[in-house]
Amino acid sequence: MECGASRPSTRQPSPTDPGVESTMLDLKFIRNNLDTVKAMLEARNNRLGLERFESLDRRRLELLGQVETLKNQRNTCSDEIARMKKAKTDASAEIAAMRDISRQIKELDAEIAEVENELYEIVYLIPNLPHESVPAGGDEDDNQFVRDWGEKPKFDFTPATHWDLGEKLKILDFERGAKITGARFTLYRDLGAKLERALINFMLDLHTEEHGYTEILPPFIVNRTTMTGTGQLPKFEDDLFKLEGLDYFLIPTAEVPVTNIYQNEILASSELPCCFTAYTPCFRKEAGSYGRDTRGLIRQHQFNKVELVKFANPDSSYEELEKLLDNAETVLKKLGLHYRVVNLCTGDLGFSAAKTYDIEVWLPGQGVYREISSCSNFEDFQARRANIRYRPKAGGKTRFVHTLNGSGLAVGRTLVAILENYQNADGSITVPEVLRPYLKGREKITA
RNA sequence: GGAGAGAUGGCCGAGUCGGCUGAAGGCGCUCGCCUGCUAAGCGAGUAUGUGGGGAAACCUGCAUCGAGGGUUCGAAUCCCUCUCUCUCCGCCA
Repeated sequence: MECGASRPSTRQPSPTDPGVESTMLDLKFIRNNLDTVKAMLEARNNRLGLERFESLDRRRLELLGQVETLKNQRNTCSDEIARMKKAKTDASAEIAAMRDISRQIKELDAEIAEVENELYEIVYLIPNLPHESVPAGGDEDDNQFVRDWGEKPKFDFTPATHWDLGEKLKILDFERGAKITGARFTLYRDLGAKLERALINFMLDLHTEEHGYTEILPPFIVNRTTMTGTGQLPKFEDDLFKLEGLDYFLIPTAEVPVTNIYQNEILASSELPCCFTAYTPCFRKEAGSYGRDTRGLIRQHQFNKVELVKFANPDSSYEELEKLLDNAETVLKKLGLHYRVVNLCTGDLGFSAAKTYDIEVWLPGQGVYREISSCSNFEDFQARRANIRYRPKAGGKTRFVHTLNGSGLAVGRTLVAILENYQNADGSITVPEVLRPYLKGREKITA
């Protein structure tokens, strides 16, 4: 399924610039819907106040009006001077008057730049507006159950955790991972490494061959503009690994480089929806999660993920979200893993998302459902920041695309689910059938 | 790392000694005409953002020729810095 877009222009935004100045975030919308935005912030438990926004916004419009009048004078007068010069008339009086106008313009422009900088600092911290189908709620307890699939497996013994299984089978080595780097880093060994690799290939093959996605292998390090485009920056810099001495970051998810593929581009409407899948490692500081999920593979600073990303027509983006969710669920179905789907409530919704479904897989060793995929529609939130547009019809006005993405799936957590769900009484693991071709036909992992 | 060349609208590509160039020309696209269909041909239209007027068609202010700064009454055009792309040399998986 070709998702070839118009050739990217050679023009590149500088990594040091905010990158979005050209396309303003929707000041007008915020201005005209202040109450809605305020209510939304409250529903999201976001304490950002908008008083400063209001005064800055007013000030900006005021200054803009002044400076545009002056610039209009400058332009007309400049033409006049040109004409006079051509006619060999003396223009020194006009030139002298222009000198003063130019000085005023310069001062006003500087003040506007100051106001805009502060204004955008605020605007970039405003999260997306939740879709109407998102349930109201304070935290994850208010998430809405959507459906489940399969059943919890029955064991005639007490199922072990994946960290016990993995260590006994010598396929996961937590101690040496910690020795090499530190906490939350794990060494995979032998069939552990092979199983992880098999899962990556299985998922990529499924999405490219059966679901119509185009495979991408993106850079794992991105610049600030890219991180800002998808919404990780400026608010969540503390969660990211930043490269020393450079304004580059390790990606926390493939969503970041893949969504930014079309940063500052205009797509043809015939190219939509445009679907990409990418395997990447993901790097997260997990700041603020001290003491949580310290055992096992669940919460790592580095983990593997196969991501699904879509660029969609705004009119059909919610249908695309359902399809994307179904594509992610298919991975679990084929692996025979019981899961449930929840619709995140307003309080649990991520910063950039308008709507998110989480898929939670059953982990019998721990007796809990754990998030293994998160599928979101960002509507035009990221598209505005990254300036990704499309042309509805040739010649028509450009519009922002809708961007979507979801894990398809988190690979480490999938491996966890396989260990815990496919364990046998003797501590061995039965390999799910769909993975056997990827493991040279092997049916069992034994010590 | 060293040397050089370049960056203009959806794409390609002109912009002379700074002044009706927001930008020639071509391609593509849209609409209309023509043809039995297709192709070709003819005519018209076709950058983006933001503000104002209008029911709308449309009219109109400002900004934008990689980014930022400077010179100037006036900058796509001159100067500086940065980013990216390309070529050559070196190094390297």
